[in-house]
Amino acid sequence: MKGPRGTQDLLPGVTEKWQYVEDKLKNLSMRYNYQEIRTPIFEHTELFQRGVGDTTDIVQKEMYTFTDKGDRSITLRPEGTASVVRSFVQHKLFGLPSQPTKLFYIGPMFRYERPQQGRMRQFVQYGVEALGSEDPAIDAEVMALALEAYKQLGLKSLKLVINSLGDIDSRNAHRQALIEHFSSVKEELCGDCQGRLEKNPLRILDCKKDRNHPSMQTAPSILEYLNDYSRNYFEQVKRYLDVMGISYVVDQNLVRGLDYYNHTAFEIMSDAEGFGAITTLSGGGRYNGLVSDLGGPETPGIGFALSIERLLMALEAENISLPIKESIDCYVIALGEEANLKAAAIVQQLRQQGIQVDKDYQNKKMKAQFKAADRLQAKFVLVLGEDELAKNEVAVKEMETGNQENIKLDVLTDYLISKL
RNA sequence: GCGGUCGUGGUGAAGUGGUUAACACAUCGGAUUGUGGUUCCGACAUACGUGGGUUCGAUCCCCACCGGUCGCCCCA
Repeated sequence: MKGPRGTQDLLPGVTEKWQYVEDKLKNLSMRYNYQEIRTPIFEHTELFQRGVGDTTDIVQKEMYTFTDKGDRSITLRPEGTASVVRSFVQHKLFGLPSQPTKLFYIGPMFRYERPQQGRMRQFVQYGVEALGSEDPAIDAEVMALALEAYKQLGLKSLKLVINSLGDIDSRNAHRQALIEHFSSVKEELCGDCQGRLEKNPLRILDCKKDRNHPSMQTAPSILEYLNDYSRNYFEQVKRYLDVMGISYVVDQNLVRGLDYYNHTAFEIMSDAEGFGAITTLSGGGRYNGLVSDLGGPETPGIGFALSIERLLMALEAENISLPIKESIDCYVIALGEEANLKAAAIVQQLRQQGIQVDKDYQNKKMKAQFKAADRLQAKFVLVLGEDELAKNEVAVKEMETGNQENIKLDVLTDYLISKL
């Protein structure tokens, strides 16, 4: 038996890394005052069709959709924002006194795709959403948080790429201009781009094959199509980033794959070697129309999401090891039946005092028990044989130094606590 | 969804159309009858992804499927 394609089991040895990273992310959220929200991992299919966009690849070909026993169309969530916004609307969080509403989430997402390293069918995203503010400062805050998520773990090869998609009208005007511009040379473009022309003309601009086609140089830029408000908003966002000491690159070709984005769009990429086709660590942007699209009041929003899998890949690419505790406080070695009984009692007592302790459960000989203790990197080994038993004490050996002394059982806990 | 490539014990990794499928690491035992990490010796292992086909005979050749991986599409 194997697990389904594109899924993975996280086993001891790596779950520790996940716990560490998740813990850091939760702490980071608190520092920026984002509170956790937990939404279901499945939703009505319609939510994603309306929220993410009916024409997007995610909705058209990547959703895990099924009909439940009540004949409802259900979809395993492919991303987090739609659910968070749905919940925001359903529970009328816009009515709470403290606005904007700043939320974070962490959990599995599902997309039916051809798996590759860094691209699972079930993967885990951490993301934040700030709803109810159209202040460029909060755009900058979200980007700052996104970068800090990586920096606090020691990552260095990071690049923040930003763009403005403008409002809906600017976007559509630009799109139309692109279609007209490239239509005249359609036959000269690669097959992919011919398909992109109607579907997503913006993507033509960063095609790897047609990069040197002369029409690229003269293609209309989104920035020319921004109206005054959009242009000014983008300028303000950049000013905030500057003031906060955050460096970035403007890429007019940056496109996001979900329909709900407008104005600010950004991605964080890794420069590290050996990252292959996957270079985007996280992405996000503003979605001012989404809340009202999903039945709420006109409410601006911005957010971003990162994948834990890719974050861990980036750590590996930069050779960063996380400070994970691998040792155990104490290991009890018992010799003989009587000693084993007593050992169980001692183990129980020490654990109740908060000391991390384990013992042998395979009837191993002393030498093998010592090896087990070594493997666990036990700081102290307690040896309990007939001699010790008779004297109501236990031999305590500090493994690093090899020093050993006999300790009376009634002061054992205090002794260990003072040493640990 | 498209194209390339790969799939041998717990792990890494040889190899062959034909009797017992190397080797290394790990594991276990012994040298050392109650004290670990080294060394030496020995032992163990549900191993040729699955299903068909070709063949007297397939781990090896062919096909399909499954899974990994790389690239494309797209994305986190």
